[in-house]
Amino acid sequence: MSQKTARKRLTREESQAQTRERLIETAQHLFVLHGYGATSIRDIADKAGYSQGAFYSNFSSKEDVLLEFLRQHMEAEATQLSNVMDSDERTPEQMLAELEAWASTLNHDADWCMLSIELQLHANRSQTFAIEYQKVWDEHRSEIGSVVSKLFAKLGRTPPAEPDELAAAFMALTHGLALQRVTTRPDPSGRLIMVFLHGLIASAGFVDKALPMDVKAAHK
Amino acid sequence: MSQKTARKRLTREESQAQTRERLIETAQHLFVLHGYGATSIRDIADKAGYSQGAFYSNFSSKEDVLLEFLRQHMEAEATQLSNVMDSDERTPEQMLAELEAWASTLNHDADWCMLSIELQLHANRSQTFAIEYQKVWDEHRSEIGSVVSKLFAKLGRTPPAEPDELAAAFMALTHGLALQRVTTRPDPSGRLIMVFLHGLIASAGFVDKALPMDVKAAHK
Amino acid sequence: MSQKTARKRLTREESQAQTRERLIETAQHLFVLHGYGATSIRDIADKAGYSQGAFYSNFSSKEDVLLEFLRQHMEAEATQLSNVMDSDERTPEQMLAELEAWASTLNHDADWCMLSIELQLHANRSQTFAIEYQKVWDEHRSEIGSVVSKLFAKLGRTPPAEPDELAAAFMALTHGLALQRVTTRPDPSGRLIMVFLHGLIASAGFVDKALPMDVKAAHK
Amino acid sequence: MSQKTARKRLTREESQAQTRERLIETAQHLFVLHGYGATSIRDIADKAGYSQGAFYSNFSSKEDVLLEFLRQHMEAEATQLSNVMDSDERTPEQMLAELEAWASTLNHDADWCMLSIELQLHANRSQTFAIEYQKVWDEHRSEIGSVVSKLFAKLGRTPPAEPDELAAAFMALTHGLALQRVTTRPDPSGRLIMVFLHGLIASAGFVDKALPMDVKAAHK
DNA sequence: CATGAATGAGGGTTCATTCAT
DNA sequence: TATGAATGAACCCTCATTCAT
Repeated sequence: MSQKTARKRLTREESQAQTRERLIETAQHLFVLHGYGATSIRDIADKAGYSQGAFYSNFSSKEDVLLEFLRQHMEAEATQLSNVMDSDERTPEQMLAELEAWASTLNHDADWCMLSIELQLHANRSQTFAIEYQKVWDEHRSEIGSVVSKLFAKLGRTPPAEPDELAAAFMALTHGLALQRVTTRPDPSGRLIMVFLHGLIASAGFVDKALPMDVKAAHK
Repeated sequence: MSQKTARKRLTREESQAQTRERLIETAQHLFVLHGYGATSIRDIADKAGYSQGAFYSNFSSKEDVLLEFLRQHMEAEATQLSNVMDSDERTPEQMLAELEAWASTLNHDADWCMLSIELQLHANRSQTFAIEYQKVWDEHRSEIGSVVSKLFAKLGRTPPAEPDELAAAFMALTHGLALQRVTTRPDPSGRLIMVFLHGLIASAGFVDKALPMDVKAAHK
Repeated sequence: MSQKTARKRLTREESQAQTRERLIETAQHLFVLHGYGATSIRDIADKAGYSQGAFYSNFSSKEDVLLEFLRQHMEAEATQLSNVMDSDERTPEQMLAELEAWASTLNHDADWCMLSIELQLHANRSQTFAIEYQKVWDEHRSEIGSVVSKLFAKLGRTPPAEPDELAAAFMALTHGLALQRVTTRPDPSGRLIMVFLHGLIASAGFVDKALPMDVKAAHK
Repeated sequence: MSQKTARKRLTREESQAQTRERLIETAQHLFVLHGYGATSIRDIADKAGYSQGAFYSNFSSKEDVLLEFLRQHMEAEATQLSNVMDSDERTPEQMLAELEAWASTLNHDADWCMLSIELQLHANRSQTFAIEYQKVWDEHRSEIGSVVSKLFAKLGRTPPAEPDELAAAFMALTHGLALQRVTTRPDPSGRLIMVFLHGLIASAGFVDKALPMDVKAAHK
């Protein structure tokens, strides 16, 4: 716990971190490719070039890698969304454009969505996993919710449902569309998401002057 | 188990059909309850009161029951939708009301949706299954598409995307929302689906009525 | 469950019984040779000439074979003891001679004792096993106890402790001595057991005329 | 963990001895608690607060700790028995009382007996261990044997078998009874051991006093 | 057609042990 | 000396599937 030689210690830690990272990456890749259930720890360890024991030196179970992946996933999305989040000084048009850009990103991220679906499925079956999962999910949901909230506030309109719910609905739509993906048809996900968003805006009532504040306040 | 009389042949066929049906029902039930992957053929056979051999006398593999189940699934949905389909003489308001009723049905059918998701996931992994699956799926998609199409026609508006795509999007939304269900929150699926539908209607056709200039501009 | 052809059915059942019996025998052998803990199901199945799955078709777990063995063990001992038990018309001298013969039997049965020790050890660690084990053990204990009781009654003496306790003590002695066995020394077990038995008799008080009945009655 | 001063060498040796001692203690504790087979080196190291590597710096294998433990076991028992051994000036009654006290001690030491049994079992399986074990065992056996010998000498009687054999038999009895211990019955070990000892005394030496004719005849 | 014992491959997991640090 | 990540073999067990009956 103290240093003998800082460099040596670090090398060890680094090597361990590398092993862990490689295992996570391989696990992600295989989970996406074959599904969580169909991926064995043997597969992960073999493909990553380690023994099964190495896996258990780094994770306590298969579920544990899934959780680790979930955490990284969360971080990545948070970063990704902060671009759209940090939009106080933008016009509604700019925000919509950015959202569209983000939506089109999803097109190239179907693998990711598939894994996200697996995560949700697994959460529905494993109590222990569900608890951890719910935390991450709720956080993500409210992040997107706040983007939605800001957008409607900018437009001076009332969202036709709770922003968090709308956020969840958009994620549901994204995941559901990813699931439908086939090679025989071009993926219309991004476009359809925007169509739905424009629909929501179109059906939203205009707020009176006092409301934008409230919305902001409610969102905190 | 009782008669070995002249009616033997008929009885035998009937009994076989019964065996098959019971196995499918049990399989459905267990797939929904524990998922496709977590359900073993032993489980199915045991719970249905037959031997594993009986299973293999009726189905060639686990995937085969899944396919059989898929076919029945399709039939059921077709019947269910024919109510909304047969709507030539109804007013748009009636159609919307019926769609709303149908959407709220989904609330109580999340198990079903979960299995549907499993089916889609499995189709993404198994080539042979994917082919069968795609047929069923496309048919279903175009059925709902035609409902959407009729609805917009009744309203004298132009759908903001291909009806089939919109149908697919609604199914994606439904499935995605089912996946998000947790016991800790009331399920807003039906309501959200209607919010999105009203949004689409609002953004369609008579622009001067519902769609503000700025949004329209952004909509390129 | 009914007969197609009695012979065929029987052949199947027989074959299954054979498999089961072979597995039990092999398990016994290996448990004795290497100990319960050190014997793997793989070992048992391999040595018996079956797959591991065959093992699990016949037993639900490793503990289950141990229990099955225990049951057979019990039956064998019961039969073995019934010779000494059925001794109402014998003289005390005859009973002692038979007990001595029985004790010398133990010499050739050290393997058996070793396994018995393993059983007891395992019962001390597995709650589920302990319950089954205790039943068998108590029965066996009281069987031997009744032999002890009869012997003292015949001799017109009062046992210096409860017959069941004395029985347990003799079994403890037998097991303990089996454990001490080494190839470098001849095994004195049978002889020592008789020495202790004679000691007990020597130290036992004479009963008055009324008592032999009581002892018999108490033993039921 | 604190000093890196001039006394380093000494401190180091001490610290190493401490490590070793703690590992042995922990191992003993866990062996008794869960058995030799069920205790892993990781468990020992973790519980003792060291790494697995530390274990291998002090012992060459799991069997090695067992041997080390055996040596300490031996020392402890030798000390314990020297009280009874050093009994030249005592009366036979005092010796018996002390033996009784010692026997009742065993009641509270069943864990210890269990481990002793494990040791014997392991010796039956491991050649290398058996050799070491036999040395310790024989020494212990003859120590107790000499106590027995002295006791009979004091009483002016002839032991009914070799003192060493009688000693071994008493240890066998003790171990066997420890094995039978269950929570549902009070443990009669100490009492039974004394019953047997009194029996031996009664059957020894002055035949005219204690041994009836018929029994004597049967005793060939 | 139905049975279910048996297969063989593979599942997740544990463990004594090694070795670079 | 002590560390603990990594190994590799073994563990118990489950499963889809086969096949003699």
